[in-house]
Amino acid sequence: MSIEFSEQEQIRRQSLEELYKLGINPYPAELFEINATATEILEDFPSNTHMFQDVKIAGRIMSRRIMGAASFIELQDITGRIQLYFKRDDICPGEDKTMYNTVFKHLLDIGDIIGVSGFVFITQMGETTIHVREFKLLSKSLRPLPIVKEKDAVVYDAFTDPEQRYRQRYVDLIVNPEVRKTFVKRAAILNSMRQFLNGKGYLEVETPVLQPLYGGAAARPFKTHHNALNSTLYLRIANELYLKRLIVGGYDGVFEFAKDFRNEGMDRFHNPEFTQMELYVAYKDYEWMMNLVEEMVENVALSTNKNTKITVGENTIDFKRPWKRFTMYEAIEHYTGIDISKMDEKQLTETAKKLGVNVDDCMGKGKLIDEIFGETCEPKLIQPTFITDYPVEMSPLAKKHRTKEGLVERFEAIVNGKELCNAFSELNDPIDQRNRFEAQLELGKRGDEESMVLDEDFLRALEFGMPPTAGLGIGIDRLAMIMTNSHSIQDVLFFPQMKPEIKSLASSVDDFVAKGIPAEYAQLVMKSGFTTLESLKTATPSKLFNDICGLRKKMKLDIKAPSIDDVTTWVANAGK
RNA sequence: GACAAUGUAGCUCAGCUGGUAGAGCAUCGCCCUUUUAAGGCGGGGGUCCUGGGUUCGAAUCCCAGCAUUGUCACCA
Repeated sequence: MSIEFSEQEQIRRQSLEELYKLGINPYPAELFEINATATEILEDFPSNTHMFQDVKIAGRIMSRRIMGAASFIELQDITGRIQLYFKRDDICPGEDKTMYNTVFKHLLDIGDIIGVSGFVFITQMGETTIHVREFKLLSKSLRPLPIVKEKDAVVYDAFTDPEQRYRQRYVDLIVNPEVRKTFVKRAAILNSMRQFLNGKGYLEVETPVLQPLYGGAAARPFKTHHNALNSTLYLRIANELYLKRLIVGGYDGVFEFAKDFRNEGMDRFHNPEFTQMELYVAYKDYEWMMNLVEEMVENVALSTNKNTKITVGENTIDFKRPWKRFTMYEAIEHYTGIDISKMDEKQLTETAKKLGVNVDDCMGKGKLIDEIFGETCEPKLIQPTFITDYPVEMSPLAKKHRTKEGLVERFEAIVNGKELCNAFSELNDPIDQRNRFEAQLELGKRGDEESMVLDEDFLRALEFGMPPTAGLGIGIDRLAMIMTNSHSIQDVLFFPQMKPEIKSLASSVDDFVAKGIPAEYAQLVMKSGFTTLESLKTATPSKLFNDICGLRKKMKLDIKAPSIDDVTTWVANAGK
């Protein structure tokens, strides 16, 4: 048995061998048909004890209580946990007690997946339990699970370390049932929105993730390369410009649940890849879109939580329509008492400084207003609130306001102090759009890494004529965070981005072998503390020899002890 | 990117002003036929994140690095 395994892993691998010797396949190929689930039984049996007298159920062993010839285990399936009762003489009616004494008691472990058949009864302790007649190993688990216990709703030894939870989400999902629920809810959010939009007759579409030009948002992209085309491609930061091309093409409503990628900082609200739902509807404007967002999100709350009121951290957020509406200037005036609507750039800079907002010289008027808003208003907007009418400088894809100079027809919904969605009356004037792109190019030349690039094909599409269109982008991860009361985006993504794990040990065994040390001894050398050739050079051969022999004995390895001369040679060769 | 905290057994964590590591659960052996965060007795298990330094001696003190978490900055 190799030494790279912990004691518990070694024991499980030995169990695996013994199972094979007994003629039991620990990974059988054939299906195991079930006819009940844990929750069904727990809910229905007590009121009708004639049911479930021939149940088949499958799941993972989560705990064991063995008392000689009788045992209880807890089995976990997708619906929950149910207790199983194993009695030796029922499992093994004949003389041969191997299936109970050896297989069940010694070769099965917590974490193994089994299928059982039996009948349901209630123990003296009052717990609904399956009395097992037969069991079958469906998959042997070779790693020990974290053991989480619970009594009276108090959880003991909870598996909470975020790093392990995110890196080994499968373990998190096994031992933390509420995590599974979070992702079920996330799926319900998507379903609810999809149903809502399909119900309105809009078309769900798919557009390229790999794009020769990135556009539709202000963000830095991931860059990649296509070999056959020998050209640079970018992972999309948004799909806006593609969906609008489809509106030009004649669809009157298109939407896409889109994975977008932004090469920027990470924190509890930002993951490099995230999901947005973008929707474009022809012949509509942003006023109309506000009503749709309200209706859709209220709908999501109702279908995922059966209530428009959602508890998020310390707040209770009510998604019941209608939501509060402020123009950006009104919001700033409301929270600071200052009317900035008539101010020029200089006055805005002074106001920003007075309000303690960070400013720098390259900020234009739009950026200043946005900063003031972000600093003084956004965190205070807990209940769903629409903020409308943004400065034109910040919104190169939005249509100029029908009456207000210098503004665009744009809104964001702010919930719990954070942006939830962003929408506008889409700019469909190709001449204006070209000018706005060119203004962005200027920003780019001045060093703004997030400025948009000019998309000539998109302009060509607009030149054919796009109907007046309302567009929306709504952050699915943020919505999921709110609906599931999650503190961090990592809690609503199965596999949040992490730095790669570093594993040095396994990769360097070969280096030792290359220097003439047999593989089985190379592991012992490393276990003795010499994990690199560099360090082995400095080893004292007699000490290393002793350590290796000691380890060999300790690990009960079935290999011959090396000679002191062998070890001396290894140390000498390590330096060559 | 800045600051702070954390990194010890499979898991959750102790480990004081430096003296080469402990607990509970898990695991292994024995006992136990309705138990329940089962119980009793006994055993094993550790590169104290990594690399340097100080010291007679480092899990502990210092420096550097890595990873995670939190706050801020950047960013939707």
